[in-house]
Amino acid sequence: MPHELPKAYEPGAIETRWAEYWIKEKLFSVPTPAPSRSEDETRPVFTLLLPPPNVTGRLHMGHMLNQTQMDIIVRWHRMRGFITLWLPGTDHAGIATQMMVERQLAKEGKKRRDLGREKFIERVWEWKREYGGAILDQMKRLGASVDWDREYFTMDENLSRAVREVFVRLYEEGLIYRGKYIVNWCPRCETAISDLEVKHEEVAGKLWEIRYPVVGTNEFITVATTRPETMLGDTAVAVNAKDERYTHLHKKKVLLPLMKREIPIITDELAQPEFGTGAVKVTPAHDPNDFEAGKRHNLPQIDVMDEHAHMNANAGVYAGLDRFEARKRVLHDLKEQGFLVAEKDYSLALGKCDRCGTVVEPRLSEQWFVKVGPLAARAKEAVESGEITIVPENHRQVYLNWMNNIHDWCVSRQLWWGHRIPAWTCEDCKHVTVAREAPLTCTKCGSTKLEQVSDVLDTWFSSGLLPFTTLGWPEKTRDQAVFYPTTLLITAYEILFFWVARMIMFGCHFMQGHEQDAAIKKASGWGDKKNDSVPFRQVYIHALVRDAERQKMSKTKGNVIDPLEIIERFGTDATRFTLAAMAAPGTDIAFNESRTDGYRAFANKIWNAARFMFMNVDRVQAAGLWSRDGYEADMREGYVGFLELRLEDAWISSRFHRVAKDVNDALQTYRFHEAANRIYDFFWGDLCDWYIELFKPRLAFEEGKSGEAVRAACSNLVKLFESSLLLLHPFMPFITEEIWQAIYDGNPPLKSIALAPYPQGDEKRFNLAAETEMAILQDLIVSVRNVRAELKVEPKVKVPIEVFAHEPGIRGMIEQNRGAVERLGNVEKITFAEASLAKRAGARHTARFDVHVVYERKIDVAAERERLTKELEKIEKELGNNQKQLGNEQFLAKAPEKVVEGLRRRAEELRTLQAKSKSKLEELG
RNA sequence: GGGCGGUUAGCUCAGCUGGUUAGAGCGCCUGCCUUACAAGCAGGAGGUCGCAGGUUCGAGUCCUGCACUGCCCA
Repeated sequence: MPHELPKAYEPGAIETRWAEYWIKEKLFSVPTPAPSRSEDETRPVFTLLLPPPNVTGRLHMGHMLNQTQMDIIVRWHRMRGFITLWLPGTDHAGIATQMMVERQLAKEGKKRRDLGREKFIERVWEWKREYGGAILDQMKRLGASVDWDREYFTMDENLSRAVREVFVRLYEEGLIYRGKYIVNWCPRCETAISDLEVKHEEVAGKLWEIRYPVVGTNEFITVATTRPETMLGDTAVAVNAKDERYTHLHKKKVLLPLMKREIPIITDELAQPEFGTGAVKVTPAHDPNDFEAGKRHNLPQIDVMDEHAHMNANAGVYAGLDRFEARKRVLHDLKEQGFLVAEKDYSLALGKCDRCGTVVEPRLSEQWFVKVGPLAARAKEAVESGEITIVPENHRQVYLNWMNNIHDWCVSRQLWWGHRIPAWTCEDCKHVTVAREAPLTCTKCGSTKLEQVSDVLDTWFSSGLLPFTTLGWPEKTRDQAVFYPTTLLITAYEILFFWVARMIMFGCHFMQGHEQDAAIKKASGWGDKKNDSVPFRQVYIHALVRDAERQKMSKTKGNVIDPLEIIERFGTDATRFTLAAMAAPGTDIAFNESRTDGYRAFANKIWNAARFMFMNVDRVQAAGLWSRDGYEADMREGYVGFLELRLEDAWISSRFHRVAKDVNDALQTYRFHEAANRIYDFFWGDLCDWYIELFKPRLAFEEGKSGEAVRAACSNLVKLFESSLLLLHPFMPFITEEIWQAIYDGNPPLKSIALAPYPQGDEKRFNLAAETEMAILQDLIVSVRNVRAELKVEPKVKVPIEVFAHEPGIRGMIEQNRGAVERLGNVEKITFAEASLAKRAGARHTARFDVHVVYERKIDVAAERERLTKELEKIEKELGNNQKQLGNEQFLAKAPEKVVEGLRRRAEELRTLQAKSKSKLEELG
């Protein structure tokens, strides 16, 4: 059956078709593997957890980079015979999702409190059912080869049960406690948030100096503050005990202006003599440092704001004002009453809510905390000991620094959407009972008047558990024995602390004592690892995708690049390839459309090379000279049966193995850009530009003559092509699938190229001789083209050339490949000279050969002289350096033999070139 | 304030453990619709590797300082 391929590559239709096919055929679903009978039969396992996107999310470039890299690694492992599990899912994203639904309600003129908790949560589920799948559908467009049968959602019943189990266990172990502390409070979201969810922003602010009258004297003590409105809640003024300026005021009191409240002067480290005036106001209910100082001195905590950051009754006449309005009024009044001493420019780091940008208010409230010290110790150890490796390595230090300075984690959120804290308060005795299931009676007083705590848990609390909860924890499952620890985590730097660190803490804690199936562990290459409690063996941190101007993408700047729009225009394959080719570890990607355009051209190139192949194969097959019989069996083994009949065969074979080897090596260390570029250069530069061009004459056949040569040629071409598709497949899954299926006329030996074996690259098949000979041949052809261009020979005119090569082997090689030179150099006839041709006009020389293009046209003597002079200068400069080194005894003594030898050989070449260039320059006069 | 990174062709970036002639894509110039591909083919121009020292037989690569720049943490 002839293959009809459109002339230009059209990714759209092809890509959606194969994406659907892969899902429909469940190609990437992994059932739980049974224990294998023997070690030999044990297949290695590769497990990867997809960092769950927010259920509210839309696919952005960061996701796409992340998923492209994961898919490349996953497809590569699968093709290498690993049992490869890639687990997809979404995150319930507490605040974000709640905001979405609240916005929806606002349009109906309602608030969530109007509905009540239960109704509201129902609405969220409705919303989730309707819109929640969007990002996963977008993932499908990327071709992500995940196991859709194992898709999870963090609010699923089984995962929720695991969350409760974890909470209760931690509570029982004393690693979760409840208490009244200063937390980061977002007045807009009306919830506490963790330290990590606060983003600090340097802003130009003011430092105000306010004087407080000292009681019983006519002295004042001046304090400096950036937040004058909190003075309403001051309960002391602190000075440093060592600060002699204030020694005489120790134990005295001040009268708090505006509030007319007497508060003590205390001595505390909180006051640093060198900062401001050396005296500070102490507001235990509104600043974390003051809170600590307040505890040290038993100070009252006066909260002057409510949950919306409006002043409350404790703020006296300012009650009801917004905190910023209150600041203005307080300053105005202080000034009027003569208490405001100075106003200075000051730069301060303002904490804002990561989610909504509102200025965070330190707020005193009752919250639940995880005591992270003991968890962090083990998490630190796992990385320090190398049980978990982090790539690139510099992030390892960042991680360890963070672990060393970690604070307890506030995990309660005043939201409705999320995992509700499994704790119940007794209305009678106020005792709090923590339990897996709703208790009937208070464990302290036996009362039945129990009410569940209304707070929910931080979303990261549940996502931190995913590596084991998605594998059936707390049950001990076969899945865990096989797939835990997961092999790798690929993620963005931004969530190193939010998620990666917490997974390590939870994994090391809750999976203590876990052992992976020993045979699988060994087969997978982790035999030397001691700790199977870790959530993953390796972490690869990828870069940020920026816009073409290197700006961080943001909605406010309006420079967000929508990956799906790029995909529409260039195709998924080209977009994936762009991200892979630009992903050098540790370097951010400045996403540039022109690159994607270039890789679309690459896809088109592959497409047309395939058309070329099919056209000829069909033609040869129609003549009965070649068929696919006996071909398919070979293909299961990958690159076999390729016959090295001619120089170009030996050469391309060597190149293929070398590139395959390099690609495998590069992927092993996550050098995606290197892998992608190697394949690109091979496919375009070696295969298309040279192999196919050299190969074309071999497809000619005559009626009645033996078809053996053409049969072998066809076979070689198809094998080479298929092997190259296999090599490319993890990077460009769609186009490779399309062409691969076409090679088999839609009746392939496997359901998909994704299941075919990956070329490994065999060093024994490297052929240095063939590569060297081919390089000379290419050099010869390029030289001829070059001279032709310079002589302005009409493109269609064939001209004779003369060649001189003093080494008989090289002359023989050129003779054998004269057809190639004639075709690709547009040469009429080659004759061999017995002496150097370097002096001739219209000639080029190299160390290996001289070539003279026989064409009656005056050359541009001046231009030629300039070119040669420049060339000679370069040669002599290099030769000078070269000789200096070779004359240096230290160099000869210390440099490796290989380097010295290489330099000597180069010296010889340089001398030849120098002589030839010189003689030619003399000839030109 | 503490920590981490970047500075290589006009633009965007590679260059892994120091080793022979620093590469790619895009852009630019010249010529070609050569029956796979004009999303292409052929040829070409273009670099004091931020600056200043140092280590070394040898530095784009290692060290120190400086300049500019980005990010993270407090």
